[in-house]
Amino acid sequence: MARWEPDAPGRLQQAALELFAERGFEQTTVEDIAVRAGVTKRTFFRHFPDKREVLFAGSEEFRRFFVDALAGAPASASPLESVAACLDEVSAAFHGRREYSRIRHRVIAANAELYERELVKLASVATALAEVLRARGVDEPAATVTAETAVAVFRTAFERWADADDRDLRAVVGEHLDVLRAVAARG
Amino acid sequence: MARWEPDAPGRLQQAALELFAERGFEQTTVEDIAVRAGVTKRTFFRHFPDKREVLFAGSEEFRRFFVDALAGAPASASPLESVAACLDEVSAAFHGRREYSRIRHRVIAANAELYERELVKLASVATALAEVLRARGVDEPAATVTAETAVAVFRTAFERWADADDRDLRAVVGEHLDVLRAVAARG
DNA sequence: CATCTGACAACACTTGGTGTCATCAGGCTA
DNA sequence: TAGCCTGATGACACCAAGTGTTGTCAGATG
Repeated sequence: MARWEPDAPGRLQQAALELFAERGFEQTTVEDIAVRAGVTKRTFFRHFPDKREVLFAGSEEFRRFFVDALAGAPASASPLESVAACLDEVSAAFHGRREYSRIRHRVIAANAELYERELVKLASVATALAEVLRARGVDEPAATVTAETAVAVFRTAFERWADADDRDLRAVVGEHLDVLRAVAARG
Repeated sequence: MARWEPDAPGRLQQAALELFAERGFEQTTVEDIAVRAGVTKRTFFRHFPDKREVLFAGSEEFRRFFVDALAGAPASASPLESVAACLDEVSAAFHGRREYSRIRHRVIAANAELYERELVKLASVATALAEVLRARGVDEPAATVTAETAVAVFRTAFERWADADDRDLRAVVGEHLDVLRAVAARG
């Protein structure tokens, strides 16, 4: 017989998302999360470096997903075409996760500290994408500008989608990319 | 005779920037900052809501500066032209502050928590700019996409300028805007 | 069977952040 | 002059986030 219930990190993530959604981030102590998951506060910090990070455990894979999608774009594509393909592939992956994404985004949007962390995670995605673009032969500052713009478009589209827009995320991202092209063409 | 030395907030900001630059953000306690400024820890938190905010006291005026600059752009300008004019005006204001800007940026870039706060402040600038664009008749999602892109360009240029580029900030921002136009035109 | 390992509890500690009350210089009013 | 009010501060107690350290034991390893 196992000495402890398996998957403590998973139980902590589940408990944290529930509690944050129920009473809010600040009204939830790490002790509360730990108790609901059946462990101690100390064990929480063995699995997550801080209270916020429990909501961002998948961000490493998330970044890698972006990177792989961009790296897989056709070599003949222009910088914007390649990041557009990347965003399209990433967006498609959110197809079945609509409800979870919205709950999570609502929790994050409701708390400034969580929103800070979200922005940092997306900034690290942009940094990684810029690196891929450079490896694909794009010079600076075009690589960084393109990557940052792409992430800004994705974030803008994602927030609209999570907040109100009932279309598929792919459609919203595609529309926002078209808007970017139109805005740039007129200025 | 005054009971206390005047301008406690200013002394705290000065002390904090010095200490963060000397030993780093995490190696500096609020107590350290307060002692150097000649007050108590409690007084620090009377002037700043948290330890990080002592480096972001001017961000309200910063945002207003952006907003006023955008609001003052010619009504005939396209969205991108108007934010370009806004960024140019803001960039010009950094002319004499090069050394201070670089020290402050180095401190912020060296610590993840401070960088988080910086991103949130810039995100609030983007939100404010989008509102101005909507007031100028730009529809969604073009207003948000344009504002977020503008801030992304500014941040990218600012970081390059603070890190290495010896030109004037205006020149770097202008170059990055041109790069954005070129990238968008090819994709 | 003996040992090692990894995940956890228990506990003490530092630091960020808050609530509360006392203090007192300078301004205001009588 | 005397008395009162105000605002910025110190002093102190407190909670919660996060860390270092030690002990424990189920299961794997030999």
